[in-house]
Order: sequence, then structure tokens, then C-alpha cells
Amino acid sequence: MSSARTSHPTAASSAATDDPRERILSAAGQEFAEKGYEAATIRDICTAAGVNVAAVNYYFGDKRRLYNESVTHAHQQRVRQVPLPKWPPGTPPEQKLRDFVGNMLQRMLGFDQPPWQVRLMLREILHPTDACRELVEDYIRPHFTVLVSILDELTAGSLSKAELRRVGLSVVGQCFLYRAAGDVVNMLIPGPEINRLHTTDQLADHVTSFCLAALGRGTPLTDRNSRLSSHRVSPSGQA
Amino acid sequence: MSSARTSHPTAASSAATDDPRERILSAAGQEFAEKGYEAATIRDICTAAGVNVAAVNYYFGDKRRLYNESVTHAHQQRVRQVPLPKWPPGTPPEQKLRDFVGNMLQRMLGFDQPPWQVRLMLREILHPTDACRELVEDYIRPHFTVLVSILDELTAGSLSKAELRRVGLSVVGQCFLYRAAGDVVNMLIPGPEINRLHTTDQLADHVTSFCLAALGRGTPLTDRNSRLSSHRVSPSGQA
DNA sequence: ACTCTATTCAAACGCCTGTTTCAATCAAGT
DNA sequence: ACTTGATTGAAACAGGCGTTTGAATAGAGT
Repeated sequence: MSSARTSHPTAASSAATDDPRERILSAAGQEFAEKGYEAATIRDICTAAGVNVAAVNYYFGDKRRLYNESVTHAHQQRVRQVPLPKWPPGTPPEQKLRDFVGNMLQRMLGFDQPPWQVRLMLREILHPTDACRELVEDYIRPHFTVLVSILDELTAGSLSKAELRRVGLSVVGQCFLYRAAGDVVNMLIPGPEINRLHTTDQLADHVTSFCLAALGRGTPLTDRNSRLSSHRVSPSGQA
Repeated sequence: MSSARTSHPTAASSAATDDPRERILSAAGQEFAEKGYEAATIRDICTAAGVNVAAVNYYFGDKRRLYNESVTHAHQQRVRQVPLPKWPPGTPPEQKLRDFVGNMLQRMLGFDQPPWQVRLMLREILHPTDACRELVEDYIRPHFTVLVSILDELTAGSLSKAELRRVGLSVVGQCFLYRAAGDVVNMLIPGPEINRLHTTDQLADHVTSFCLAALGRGTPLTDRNSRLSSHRVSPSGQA
């Protein structure tokens, strides 16, 4: 009671690496992402962050609150890093769909940036805790709404909202499998095939073609034995 | 060293509930499935199984080996409970696909039987440990092979093996999303819609139609505004 | 120079974990 | 009845965990 623990510092200003609060959040996010909530230890987190064990209690109160703030922090970072694509008016919905799928796969699987934030969010998706609702409302639902509107445009309003949502889930599911069960997928697919056919772009092409064909736009997969009808759409998302 | 710990009992005979080994495996499977490896405690497991804490060390050696045997045990149970459907020769591949998808969804989401074995296997799929390879080879790959052969029959050999596998993953992904990210899906879909349109049968119909349309068999989803062309195929799997 | 407050630090506190001990019990075998 | 081996039981072990303590430090205000 004698120590100064009143008026928690908010540290909303600088995001420099010398801010202990920021360093703890970053280290905690990576530890939680890799090992999960139970297996990650405060001692390891503080060692990685270069601060004393007491710091986490001083800044965050306890482990659970540190976890919640880590999820929020990672998800806000991710939103800034990979915004939803913006299309000029008149963009054909087929290209929008291809861009959206490519963007989603890039965000889920992209190797260009360390994906520990995604892995942390994935844990919340698979085993939701308190931090999940915010994640859904701020991050997942907006993306899903955009997807549904693309599908609505694509089908010219001939599908009900419920049907559109189901189709949207079909699109997401195809991408989600590679992120969530990637290890098992790699065990099912012969080695050379993975490197050639399971790149982010290849997968985006496949998922897009598959869905367009299912919706009656674009040719069914069986009608393209020869390579002449592959109507590639160049990806433009990811800023 | 003085205690009798030589010649571990195999207990391969009876599966009665008075066999301590069996009771521990069952309790451990449920605890591991619900809480994960780290959060599940040996004391809780033994309390649930009605045995002493020393029993797990006596029968299994340590926690890790108990976990591995739990996964194996649950997966073998599941294989016996829900075998792959068998079709008489001449069954149209469309119906086979519908049966397969319905069977997979029933196995993943089925509310008729306690699905803790599936949740335990899901944990292995998401974060593989040593017990994963056996799971893939004995359980997942055979199912996936059947799916690919159905798709091959469906497309009359016009798709390469690599393309067939990609389509197979598209089928699996659509189902997998509901199992792995079911909580988030429920947050994205309005309440009443879940109970009406997201039953196991409805989902199987949707996924099957979606894939058939994408493969050029069956009508695209946009060409069925009126309810007259819904070519339902009754499910026959699940023995 | 002194004070006050915010922050850091090493050390410790209970508590719970997986694991082990060793005596008690039990069920044949002879 | 006695022995033998397998199984169970209550209690303890060492170690790691989240958390707390209280003193040391730093830095600005006056």
C-alpha cells in the first residue's frame, strides 16, 4: 500500500522502444502467441523485454490484464499495418474479390512481416476469452462486411443476406484452413507441390476462381484443361 | 527403485470402466481437450478418474506420455465410432460428395455424441506435437484420400492430382471453419439465422452445392432464386 | 539542498505443479 | 499360513509460478 501505484501511466504518446510499457506489450505478445496463455511465463516475458518482473504488476496489474492488453495492442498494430483495400468506383467485383482474398491470405500467411500478431489473434479466435469480442467487432466483422458486399455486387442482389453470409464463410474457410491447420496441410500435400502451387498468389487465384465458378461468374474448374482461359486478375491490395 | 514398476501393464483386454488405465485415459482426454496440455493438471485428472495421483506415474510414466496416449486413445475411439461411409458400386459421385461432407460435418460438429475427442484432435491439428503425425496418417489422410477420389470421379479425370487436392482442401476448409472458429462464426451471424440455416444438414447442402457448382456439376448458386431446382440428396452416411 | 513522486530492483512470499517416496493393501501361488 | 508381486494410498519433495514487498534510485519542483 505504501508504494506509488496510483494513477496508472497511460503512455499514449510515443511508441519508442525505450518505453517499458511498450516493450513489455511487444514481448508479451510474442510469448503469448508462441506458447499460449498458460505456458507463457511473466519471467520470460520480462527477460525478453529487459525489465524487472515487478514491472508487469506495476504497469498492468496482473497477468490476465497484460494478456488482454497484448491482444488489443497486437490487433491495433495489425489494423494499421494491413488496412482494407480501397477500390476506385467502377472496379469490377471479380477483381475486388481477387484483391480481397489476396489481401486476406497475405495478412494470414504473409512471410514479409513477422506474423506473431496474427498467431495471437488466431488463438483468440480458436479459444475465445474476454479479449475476443473487441477483436471481432473492430477487426473481423468489418472485413467480413466488405466481403459480403463484394459478393452482393457480384451476384447482382440475387442472393439473400443469409445466403451471402454463407458464401462469405465459404470464402473465409478456404483461406482459414491454411492458417489454422497449415502444418497438417503441409503433411497432406507432397513436398514439391507446396512450394509451387501453394504460394499466397496461387492460393488467392484458386479460391477466387473456385468461388466465381460456384456463383456462376467465370468458368467452372473443369472447363480449363488448356491454359488459355485463365483470366488472371493482378493483385492490387496491400497498398 | 524398491517399488514394483517393472513390466508396465498393457490392459489391452477389457474396456470396462473399472480398469484404472482406461478411466485415466478418458478423464485425461476430457481435461486436455477442454483446458489444453499446460492448464490441465494431473491432480484434476486423477480426481475425475477416481484414482490416486501416483497412478498416472505408475501407468504412464509422466504427463507427456499420458497426453500422447490420450490423443491416440481418443482418435482410435473416434475412428471406431464414425467410420468412413461405404457406397454400393454405381453410386453417383454427387451423392458421395454430399454424404462425405455430411459425414465430416457430423463428425466435427455432431451434437449427438460428446465431442471431446474431436476437440482433443483439433488441438493437435492447430498446434501439432509428437502425437500429430500418427493422427494424420491414420485418420486424416485416409479421409482426405477418399475425398480426392470422389472429386476425381466427379470431374471425370479432367483435373490433375494437384488441382484435385486443392479442391479437396477447399471442401475441407469450408467445414473446418465452423469447427475451429465456431464461436466467432456465431458472433458474425445473426442469432435466429444460426439455428435455422446453420444446422449440420443445411451446411452440408450448402458446401456440396457450392463445390458442385464450382466444378461445373449442378447449378450455380445464382440460378436458383426459386426453390424448384434444389436437388437434395438424402444423407446415408454415419452407418 | 531538500522533498516528493514515479520507477526500478533484488529478494522473498505462498501456492500449485509434476513427480517421488514408502508403507499399506490386495490377490493369487504354493 | 506364508510368500510374492502388483497395485493403491497419503504424504512429502523440489521447483517454478504469479505476485508482493520494501528499499534503492532517479528526476523534477520549489
